[in-house]
Amino acid sequence: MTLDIKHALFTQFARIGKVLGNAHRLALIEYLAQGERSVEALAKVSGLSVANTSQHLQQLRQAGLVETRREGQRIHYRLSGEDVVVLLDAIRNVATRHLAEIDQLVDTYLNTKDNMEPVPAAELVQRLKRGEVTVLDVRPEEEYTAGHLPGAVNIPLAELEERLAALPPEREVIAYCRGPYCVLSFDAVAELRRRGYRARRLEEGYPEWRSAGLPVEETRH
Amino acid sequence: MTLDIKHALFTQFARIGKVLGNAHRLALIEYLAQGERSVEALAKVSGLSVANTSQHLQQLRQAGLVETRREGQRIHYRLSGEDVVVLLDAIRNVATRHLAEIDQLVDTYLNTKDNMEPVPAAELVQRLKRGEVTVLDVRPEEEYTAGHLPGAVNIPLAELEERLAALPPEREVIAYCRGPYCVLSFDAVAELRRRGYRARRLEEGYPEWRSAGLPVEETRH
DNA sequence: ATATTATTCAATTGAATTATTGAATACAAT
DNA sequence: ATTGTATTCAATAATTCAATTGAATAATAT
Repeated sequence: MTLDIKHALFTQFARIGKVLGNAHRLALIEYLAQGERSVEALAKVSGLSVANTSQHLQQLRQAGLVETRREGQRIHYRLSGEDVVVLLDAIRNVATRHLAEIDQLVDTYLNTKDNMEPVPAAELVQRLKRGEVTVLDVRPEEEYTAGHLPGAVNIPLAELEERLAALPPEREVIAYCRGPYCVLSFDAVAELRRRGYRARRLEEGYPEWRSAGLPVEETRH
Repeated sequence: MTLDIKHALFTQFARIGKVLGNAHRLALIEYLAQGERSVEALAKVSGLSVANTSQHLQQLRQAGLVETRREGQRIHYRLSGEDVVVLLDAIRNVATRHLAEIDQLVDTYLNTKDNMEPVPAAELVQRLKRGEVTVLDVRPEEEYTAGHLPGAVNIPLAELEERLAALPPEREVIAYCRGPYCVLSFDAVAELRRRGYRARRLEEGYPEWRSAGLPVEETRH
């Protein structure tokens, strides 16, 4: 009796879970967390066909995770709210806390690529004091504005290529994003190295930095 | 190149999502949030066969969401960490914020059952001042200890039947749990009414109460 | 009007998931 | 040893999901 309603409720919740149960859709959400994107752009970065991308996006929309806006002949998708990012982070947290495979993955990744070991927060604090490094925040602008590491430069990943000039080429760059397994900073480091920069990832993300009680800056306006 | 690793990472994250994409498993997690339970007990409350329950639980275990402990001939399952509850809440939040169906569901539920309208926080504050009502916290003891409404009695749902004596029968009972759609308080109210109590749900859950700046108590020891 | 571009729809295929059933373990009690 | 109880495993059928293909919209440009 009351079980019916309860089951119906959980069935609705499960719609959210179901739609999160696919690597491509999670990747799409991650890209969308950087800002609004067209279907074509999303297809390109995710490596999926346009039709397939469109169908995944529609599932996300039916689950209420994304919304659309038409502009001329293209349709722009965006996350439907901040809480979607929170949800993705919650999954990331549980996954990294409980799935040993993830540590392995990151390990093999680090060992494959030439020394891409992340910089621990403590080390960064020291080097910041000596003014040795450029700190790069690759998260979307809104998140940067809400709070960031002291002195960090904000260049969202998508704009990195064109705004490279903002980074002095001789200084090592330490990139960070949302957490230890947020892929944005991986990509940023890869890109910077291609361009000849010395670049490494910060081991922790902004949330960890902040909750460790380390100094942060907030932009007011 | 870097896409392989990224995809592998998201595939791991998707394992979590996939396992959350089923109403029965979400219900199992909800029950487990109340504390350790045997397979048989979980099968009973969820209305599934034992074999089916067992298989769902094993999926949850493979995804790292639950852990087991053997005691004699029965195996007790428990959530593998607090972060699993956080994750479930994140899903609930997104779902209720974006899926209109859920409000409808709850509406029809409320209209079906004789006036089960929830009590808004503001109303409870007034009635608490006049000492009219018993406030009942049906969450697990640990969550109650971490913080609860002022003067609330804690009886986890599973113990409600046996500890009914703790509730004065003539006073109306206002039950609450984690959020507006946490099913624990629905069940509690249903049970109390069966026993002849006047009982209603608090519209908000503890997190909403707290973040509204209303007074809370924390148990220290 | 016609062609072009971006996106969506519909149908198909093969793979994965769910619930059910009955058999198999693993421990406990007699 | 034998029996009973709790849980898991294995096989099956029904359902659902993912990717592909080609056609259909919908706005824009010629």
